[in-house]
Amino acid sequence: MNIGEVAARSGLPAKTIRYYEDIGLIQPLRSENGYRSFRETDLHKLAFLGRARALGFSIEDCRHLLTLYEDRSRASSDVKQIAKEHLVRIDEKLAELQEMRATLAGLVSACAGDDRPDCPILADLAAKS
Amino acid sequence: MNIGEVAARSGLPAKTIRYYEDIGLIQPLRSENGYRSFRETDLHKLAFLGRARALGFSIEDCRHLLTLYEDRSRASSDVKQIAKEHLVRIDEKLAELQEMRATLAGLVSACAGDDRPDCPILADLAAKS
DNA sequence: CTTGACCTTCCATCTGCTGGAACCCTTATC
DNA sequence: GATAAGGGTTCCAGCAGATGGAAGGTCAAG
Repeated sequence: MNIGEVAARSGLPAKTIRYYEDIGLIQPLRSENGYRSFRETDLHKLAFLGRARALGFSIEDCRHLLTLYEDRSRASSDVKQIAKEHLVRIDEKLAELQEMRATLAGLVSACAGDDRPDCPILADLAAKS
Repeated sequence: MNIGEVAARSGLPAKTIRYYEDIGLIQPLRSENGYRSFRETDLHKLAFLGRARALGFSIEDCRHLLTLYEDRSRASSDVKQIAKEHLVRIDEKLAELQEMRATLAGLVSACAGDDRPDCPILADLAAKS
């Protein structure tokens, strides 16, 4: 399989796939002509990576998860640990965003949004007590 | 005022303040010895930037907001427009994170997390139908 | 006069790609 | 046999938004 087909089947851009090879997440073979030659297992790994990334796992988490994925004797607790830590990070990020949202929504609704210069949004940014 | 004092009073790291000068957000004066010499207005701007960044505004948004802040004849609608667009981006990010969270929480709770290899998390990543 | 706390610049690094240039390979068509 | 389209390759630069560190200048205290 050439990179174009793998890109289509995995849903990842070819650029991203080359990048994943660069950083050692996958090791496709090479054809005589120098083209990358992907096996089904490479495709599976890429699909795995795509889904893990869509869940927000970092590249390093993905590397670790892939290792565990390939290790038939791994303990599920190892995987669960990574996932739980990631969940904590997501929750922190959510809390942060929710607070931003609340503050910003308050300011937006307090602002007349007309052609006068008075603006509670700027006032707040300028001098939060 | 030297950078150390400004850093302490604005809550921004000195590195960040230098960076903000680099990208043209502030223009502190210079003392004879080459040290940056900050006026009160520079400090105000930095505090403004710190709060805008804490609300998640991009640097370019901040640049724009600072311009409006300094323009005594701006229309509040201009400010409100930027804030509303940012609110939309926050909401999109929130929705994305909430979906990640839901999926991940489901997988985590489905995983025994013991020393056996069976793991619904890896199974899901490997072969989402 | 030296020590230590400041300050300076510049360059590298981080995350996770993405864009583009310049070039090679393959196949089909004229 | 030339050529053009549509693959593929490498390498280098750049995005946001800082942050870390090296190498060195400045200043006040002891």
